Amino acid sequence: MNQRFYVTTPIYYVNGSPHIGHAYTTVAADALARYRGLRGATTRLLTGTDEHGQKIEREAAKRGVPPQAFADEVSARFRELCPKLGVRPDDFIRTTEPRHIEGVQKWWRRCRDAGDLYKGTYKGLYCVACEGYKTEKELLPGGLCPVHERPVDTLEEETWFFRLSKYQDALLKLYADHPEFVQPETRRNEIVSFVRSGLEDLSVSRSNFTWGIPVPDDPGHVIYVWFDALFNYLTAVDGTAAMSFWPPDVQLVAKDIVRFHAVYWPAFLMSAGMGDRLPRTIWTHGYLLTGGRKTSKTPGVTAVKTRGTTDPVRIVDALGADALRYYLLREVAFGQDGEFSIQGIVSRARSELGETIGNLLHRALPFVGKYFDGRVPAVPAEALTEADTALRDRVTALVRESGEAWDAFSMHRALELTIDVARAGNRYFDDTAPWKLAKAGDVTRLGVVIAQVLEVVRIAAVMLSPVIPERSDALLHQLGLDPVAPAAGADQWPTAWGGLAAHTAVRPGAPVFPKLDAEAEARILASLDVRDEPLVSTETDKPMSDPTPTPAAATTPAAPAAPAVAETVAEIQYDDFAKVDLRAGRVLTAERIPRKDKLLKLSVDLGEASGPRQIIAGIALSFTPEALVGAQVVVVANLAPRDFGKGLVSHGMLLAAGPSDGLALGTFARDVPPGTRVK
RNA sequence: GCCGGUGUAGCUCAGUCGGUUAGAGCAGGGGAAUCAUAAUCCCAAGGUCGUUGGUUCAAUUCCGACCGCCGGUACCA
Repeated sequence: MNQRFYVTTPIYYVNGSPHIGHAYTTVAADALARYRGLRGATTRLLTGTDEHGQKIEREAAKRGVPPQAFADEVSARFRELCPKLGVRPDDFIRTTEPRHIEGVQKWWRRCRDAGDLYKGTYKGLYCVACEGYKTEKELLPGGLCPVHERPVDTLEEETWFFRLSKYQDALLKLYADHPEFVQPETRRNEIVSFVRSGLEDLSVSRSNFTWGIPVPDDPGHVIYVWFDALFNYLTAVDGTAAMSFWPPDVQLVAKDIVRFHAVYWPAFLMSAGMGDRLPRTIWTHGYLLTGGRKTSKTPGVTAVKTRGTTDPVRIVDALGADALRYYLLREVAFGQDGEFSIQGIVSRARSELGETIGNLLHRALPFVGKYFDGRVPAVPAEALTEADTALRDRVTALVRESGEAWDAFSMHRALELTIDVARAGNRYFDDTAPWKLAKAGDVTRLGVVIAQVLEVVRIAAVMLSPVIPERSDALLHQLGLDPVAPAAGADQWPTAWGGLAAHTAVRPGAPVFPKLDAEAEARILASLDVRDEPLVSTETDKPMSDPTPTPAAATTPAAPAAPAVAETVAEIQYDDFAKVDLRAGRVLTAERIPRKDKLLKLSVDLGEASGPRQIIAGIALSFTPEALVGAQVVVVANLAPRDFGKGLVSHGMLLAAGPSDGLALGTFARDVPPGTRVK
């Protein structure tokens, strides 16, 4: 096991609030650091904020504040999120700090001196309305900007280029020699195939805005974002004692920024003379998805279940950091996408932490008080029965496997095995039936059983400590033990049985994972925007749920989900429902409506002899017209026509769910002929 | 289009380097027990392992095709 462990999160772009995706990456990094610490490593966790770029410059201008002031404000929110989540970074770097600015310029010069930076002309297709470059593939047929549907200009700009093409072979060799460099494997495949397909040199400076690090010796240019941002991992430690941690053992990233980390970053480092000290692993995790369940195989659309807020601060305030941390790492396989829901947090905490682990402790403690004077009973080695040794063997094996899962970044698996430890304890408890031993007066045997169970709890608590540090210490406290205290060089992973010494005075107390009663749970869920929502019209602009994928810790957060509007819809009778004529339809044509950027004009086939209907739907923020043609939709067919002006009359309405910029269309699991009644 | 992945019980997934009864958790059902946060433990699901060809004594597990879904296909931070 490495004696030093350096883990990084991406630095977060300060153009929006922290959301659950940021929390996810940060928590994972913290848990990994704590795990390695428990195993005796000296650890270092780096996070921070990415603060340069045109977007920040503009956003600040919009608010009438200097970019630095704007960045200060948002950066502070990211910094505050850490303690809120129980995360303890060893350093928090900001790209606007002198140490970073000077560092980036130093590394820039290194690359320049290596001959890898040169001045050239960047040619691109520029949309004036977007104020940004487009790639050819993005463009609509006819070379139109996909956003504004207007022609783009070919623009040339003098910029510095990084000679990325030169590193193609070196990168391929890196991936071949060190398959662990990009993980999981599926990401490595993507990266390899991308690099294989050929690398072009990378434009790494800009001259059309100023909010960035000046290019050394060329004041007209600022260093472009990725060259600036990626080097944070190095500038944070370079020239300090912490440089002994270099290179990073693992750099966590979300899948949308793998390429920057797995291609550009090592190329930059190679160029800068750091090719022999590259990061060991770029680990990519997936997205947390929120929002409505996939409709069941039964045709028809019913209520959409909202999964609640995704604001980590609100969640922690309501449920505690440990419940959120546990859920994030337990629920989804690290590296894959997964569903995120508030109910999931509550349910995992209740059943696994409370009912399985917490309850195991609380069913054993009373015996200690009643029969052993509040002290852990002694267990003479010769008193062990087959059941006892079987328990020990089982738990010892689970501890080992769980450690292996941690080492492979499979935290979800590691936690599952941890719960299995407690399950084994519960089973042993039932099999040995200490309450019967007590009644029979077999105090000797009772002592053995209770001591074994308490030891199981102790082991589970230590195993959980990287993930739920606070609650883990609370468990240990009731066992009469001190909090987990990592020490360099000391492997404290509970591979050895017997850490709970005989005669230790236990400290029984309130449940460590108190159970919510139904009322409290309902109140908390409601406070976090969890509820069932009825059918929703696409003409309504009310945000209903948040079915948009939440980019987990991209350096650019998505706009925070608008809080769902609280509303209760009165119960109706079947007859009321039957008044609504829902029909399956198919979109034949779709087009934008000038000056109405939320509306699309659709013609929808409902199988009617009178031909397709015109429907005006407020879904343009979520769908391009092209994406809708051919789509199966659910239409409210007997809705009174509605006039949107200028002859735009809508004869019906589509069903969809979500905020106006992230709608999910109500549709069918398999094709249904147009006109089919939906009920 | 091209490249890659994926499709297993109601839900979320594991698994089979090809071989007697395909697994876990959750939800739902039955039972045991009563120490404990009405917690725990045990039992049951008769699931065409996406469809379809092929290889084989034998395929859900290998190969091909097809269908569905997801991702990648670079300068957006």
